[in-house]
Amino acid sequence: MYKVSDFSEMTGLSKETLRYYAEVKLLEPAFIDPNNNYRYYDDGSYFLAILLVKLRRLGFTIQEMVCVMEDESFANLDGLLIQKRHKIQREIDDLLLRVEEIDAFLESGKEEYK
Amino acid sequence: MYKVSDFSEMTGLSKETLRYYAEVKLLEPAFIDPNNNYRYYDDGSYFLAILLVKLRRLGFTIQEMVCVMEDESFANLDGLLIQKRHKIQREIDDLLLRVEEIDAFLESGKEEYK
DNA sequence: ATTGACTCTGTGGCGCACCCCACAGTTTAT
DNA sequence: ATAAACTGTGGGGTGCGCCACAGAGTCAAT
Repeated sequence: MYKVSDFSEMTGLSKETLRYYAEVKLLEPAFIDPNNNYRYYDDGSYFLAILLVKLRRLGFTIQEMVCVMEDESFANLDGLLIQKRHKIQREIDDLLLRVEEIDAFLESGKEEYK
Repeated sequence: MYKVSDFSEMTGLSKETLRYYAEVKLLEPAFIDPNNNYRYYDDGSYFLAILLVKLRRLGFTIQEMVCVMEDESFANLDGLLIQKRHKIQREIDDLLLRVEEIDAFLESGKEEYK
């Protein structure tokens, strides 16, 4: 059982972030001492925290990570990763379209001086 | 001279957005009646508003649009468009990297079951 | 027992790009 | 003249992903 500041150091997630993650039901402490409300994390929490850190690096939003965590067995982790991949692909397509629109705008600007 | 609701309809920018744009010095009314503080826009404002709407569609942030408006002659509009184009290109590259990382993660996941 | 380090809760704030609302004053149409 | 429609101002709220802080309680070490 680790207390917040230890766990914060182990995972690289700040104490505030851990509090926030608990609040949004993303990663709840393994145990909360009813006497003082101290929050304790365990090795299972550690495993989950590491996964969250990875997903965060991959650009997952909190909500998307919540979806991952809701599936406790992670049986569908691959599916969610692929879903995210599609989302990113769509974002890329949007951005490519914008580039085209900017190019069109630049072209139309040139026309004005003909 | 148009008052806000007319101008709002002409441009497609909501009254609140117009107020906001005035606040952030993006598009200030052509004239403000000192008696009642009513804000009036003119045809010059209209030209600018249309440009802003276009830039917004191209994904320009408020700050980027402010940069555009600061250059009153728009002599450097092309330059700013190209700059934005580069920014978007960088965003695309970031997203492509993420896709790769997700793929790598999916691959590493498969390894576990070998 | 005292000190210092830790922890809790609650709150407020950031930056973005607005939206929405109440209240009061103004203008416009009838 | 009166009512409807408009306008201004100030404030609050949204969603995201946290950070920061005050004040109070608690724990660990000496």
